Amino acid sequence: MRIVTWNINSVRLRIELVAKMAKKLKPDIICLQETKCPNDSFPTKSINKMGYEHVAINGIKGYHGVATLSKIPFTKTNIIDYCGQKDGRHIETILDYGGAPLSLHNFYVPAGGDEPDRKINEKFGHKLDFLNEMKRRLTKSKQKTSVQRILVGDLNIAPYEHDVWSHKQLLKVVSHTPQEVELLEQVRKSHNWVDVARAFVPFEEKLYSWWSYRSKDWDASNRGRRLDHIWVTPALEPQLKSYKIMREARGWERPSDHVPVVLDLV
DNA sequence: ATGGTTGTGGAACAA
Repeated sequence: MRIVTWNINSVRLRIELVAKMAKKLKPDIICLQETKCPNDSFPTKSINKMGYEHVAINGIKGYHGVATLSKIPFTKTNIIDYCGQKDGRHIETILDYGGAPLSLHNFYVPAGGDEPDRKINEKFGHKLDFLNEMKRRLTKSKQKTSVQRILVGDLNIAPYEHDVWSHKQLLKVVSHTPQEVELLEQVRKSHNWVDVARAFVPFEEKLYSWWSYRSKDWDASNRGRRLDHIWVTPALEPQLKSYKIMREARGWERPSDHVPVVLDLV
């Protein structure tokens, strides 16, 4: 089974890029973030034509928004509002995998603004609150150990030294500050989640899934960050087959600033 | 330290 996560930065503007990726990678499930599309305007028909009959969406007008597209039917869909805000940052779908339920969480964590200090930047406070709520909720569901779980999405944090182009220069830049990194690690450890990227690629190796629009030549300067993640619970570790970041998609016409991240399970 | 770009929606805000 192949799962792709991708911050598409407007699903309507880039529906052709979704089709292009789907044609090349043929994933069974696609998790999108930043769809920037209200539910009643979601391009469900186009998605169906690509072979994804099952569509779960949590969108709002203008900003944020997540969607999970699947060839495999969902047995259940859950939407949780974090920080008491209906801002389209989470959707959980449950499906059958290997004769047992598989819970798939699709997240879009707040970016957190520019200043890494909640006293002067409430967006950063929101990001920290969101992560704390993730930790609380994911820990709460820990009892049901029989359920296989995958968590994907744009978590807007690059946790490790080689998840950014310059650890030293980004220590005070939101997405790589010690406070966020520590909190994300707490979230990950709360459920013994396995960071799939680092299960396949050594920690010393640079790994990015996002390159800013603001650089002259993203490819040459290569100042990226690994903001997009795939985590699995230990129950799924034996099923891990391969992991890949589709870097080429950053060079497509009118690209998203994020690229697809791919997991293959046996 | 600053400025650099893109999206939505038609100004200002989010990233």
